Amino acid sequence: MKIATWNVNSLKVRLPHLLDWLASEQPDVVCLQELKCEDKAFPLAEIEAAGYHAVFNGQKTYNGVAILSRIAPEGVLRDIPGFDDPQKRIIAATIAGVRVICGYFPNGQAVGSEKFAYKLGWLEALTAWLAQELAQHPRLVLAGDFNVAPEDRDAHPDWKEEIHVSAPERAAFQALLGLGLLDAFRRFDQAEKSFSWWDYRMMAFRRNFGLRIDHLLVSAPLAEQLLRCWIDKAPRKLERPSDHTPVLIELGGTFPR
DNA sequence: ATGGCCACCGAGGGTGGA
Repeated sequence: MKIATWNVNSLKVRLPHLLDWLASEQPDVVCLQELKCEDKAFPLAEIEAAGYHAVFNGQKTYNGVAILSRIAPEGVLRDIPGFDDPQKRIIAATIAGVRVICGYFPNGQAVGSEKFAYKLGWLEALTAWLAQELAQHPRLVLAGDFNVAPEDRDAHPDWKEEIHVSAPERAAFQALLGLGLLDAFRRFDQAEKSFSWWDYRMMAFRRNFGLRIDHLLVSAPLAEQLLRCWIDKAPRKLERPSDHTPVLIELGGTFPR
């Protein structure tokens, strides 16, 4: 079973890339972020024609998340329960017995800003809710654009901004791990300077001036089934790409349909 | 040295992203 996460930075613009990628990579589950489209504009017909179910939580201009799956999703939940927030950043669904939580974490803009405070508050609410989700669903994956580079090796050495690498953000990431989740990427040997996002400016992709901020965190029972975790840089090389590229895991074993 | 892109909305540039 292959599960992917990809911040597409506008589903409308990236739909051709997405459809090509689904056909070539054949993932079973795909978590998408930054749809930047309302639910009524979601390209459901095209996604279904590609062989996928889709559930989504969209918003005009900003944010928006979706889960695509070959097997029909169950137990769909939108937004963090009890957290009053107009921004559409969370969707969850159970697919073949795996609880999949797709998140587009706040950017935070700058350490100390109002948006930074929102980011930390959002992370706190997410963590509290996730503890409940884990209690109900031992087989769980939290996938998405975390907007946090958890360790120094997850940011290019020349990254000078504090945002995405600050101590409070990294502490919040550790709190998620503290729930019993594992960073799938670090369960395997990986190349140095492995990143999932590169700025559109400064020829950042060519220089590999990036950050690893897109993650799949898995619960312990799922970690035992992990076969691999990798970053697929191919979509980032296309014309008019998203600034993020997909990250995937493959789980071994059989899954109920 | 500085800032360099892209998508959005909407009809100008401003906002946001990371």
